[in-house]
Amino acid sequence: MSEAFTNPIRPLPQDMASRIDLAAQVFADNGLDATRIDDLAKATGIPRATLYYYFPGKEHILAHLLSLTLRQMTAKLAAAAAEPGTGRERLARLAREHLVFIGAHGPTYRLLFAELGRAASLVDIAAGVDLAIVSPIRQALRDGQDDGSLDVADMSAAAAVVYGAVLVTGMQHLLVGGDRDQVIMRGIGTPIARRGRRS
Amino acid sequence: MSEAFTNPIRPLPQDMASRIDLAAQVFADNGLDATRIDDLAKATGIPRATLYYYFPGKEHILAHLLSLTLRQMTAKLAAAAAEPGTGRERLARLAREHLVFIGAHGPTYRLLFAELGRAASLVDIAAGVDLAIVSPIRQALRDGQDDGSLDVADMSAAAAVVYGAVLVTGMQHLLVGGDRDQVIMRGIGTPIARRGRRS
DNA sequence: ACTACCTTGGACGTGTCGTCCAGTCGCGAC
DNA sequence: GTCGCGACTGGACGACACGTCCAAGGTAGT
Repeated sequence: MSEAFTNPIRPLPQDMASRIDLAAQVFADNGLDATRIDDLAKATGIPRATLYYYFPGKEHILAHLLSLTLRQMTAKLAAAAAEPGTGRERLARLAREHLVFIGAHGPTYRLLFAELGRAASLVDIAAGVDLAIVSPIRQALRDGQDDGSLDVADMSAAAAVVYGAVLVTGMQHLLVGGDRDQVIMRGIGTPIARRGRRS
Repeated sequence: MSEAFTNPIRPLPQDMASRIDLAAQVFADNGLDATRIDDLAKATGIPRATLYYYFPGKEHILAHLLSLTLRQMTAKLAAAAAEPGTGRERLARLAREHLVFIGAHGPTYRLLFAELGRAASLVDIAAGVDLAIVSPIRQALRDGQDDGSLDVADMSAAAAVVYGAVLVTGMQHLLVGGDRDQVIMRGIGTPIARRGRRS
């Protein structure tokens, strides 16, 4: 993520930094466009002129919030990936951590993807997503291949598959609830050639 | 999809119906918000006033286009699902058809998800996606369970996983290209308990 | 006290939206 | 042929949000 864009124009004072978080809810409720700067000003208690003093525009406020979330996610998943175990076990942990994170940051996470299309044009959030999510997955797959716990032909393709599986599962959780992440690791096998070991 | 929203206010004459398709490219290039009504008017050759005569606003034009695409996809996937074979084979066919469709309708498909967040608030595109994509998958899984070609514990969860896997794989294809849909059906097994049969 | 930066209210110009309406056109009815 | 009606369209309009600008008031360091 290029700092020039994901961060405010000027160093954000502490009291602003904490209050700007309140904007997340507004964005989450309304989406990027339906959110007016005045709404953000009202929600955060930071006057409009001050917001413009620190940010070039509302997309940048959103980008700032998203990059914060992304940074948290990167840390969480990196930690999950760092723990010992086979590649397969680490992959499972990653999936679970990821789902937990989605559950914990529901609105922001949804926003991350709902608005990714446009926000990404200002910020390379896509790169951040790759760094935070896909690359740990890829690494776990690679390790699993090496230590024999997984059998992966094409790392990138497999990583995309895993990512998609977790992402959509997480999104579904956000909407309906329920807990069923076992499917991801358990797979859809033939009844005979089952290979247990879930989550 | 509730017809009241996904369709224009009035029956759209033939010549309009064909020309409105040209709006897809504009939307695809700029996204929903960056697209101005005047751009659409210019691109389609339909005057602004006439666009408003038929549609309440630009979101509805987009929704109209998306629902067309969705309808095509429903047909394609339904056809794929209708062909004979085990549940497992049908599932593979669905995945492949889906990827083919993504490849064929790249820009529109990307739009479908980029703008789904907002468009969905006006139109129940989410329901359309479910009808077109998830529900055939679910059915194939169910059939596979019944005929013994698959082993699925939770249909809905598994369907979400399959959907996510295909979706993200397709999106990746849109961005980088390449052909690697085998992963989806082949799975990420242990080297020993392989169960062949790909795509 | 002076200087430099932070902070804010409020006015402003700009662009797009969606509405409105009056006028034109094509066509079937009489 | 001309009347009536709905389709269609150009152009003007008011509303609203954006982002800019500035001047006044604070605050802090020297």
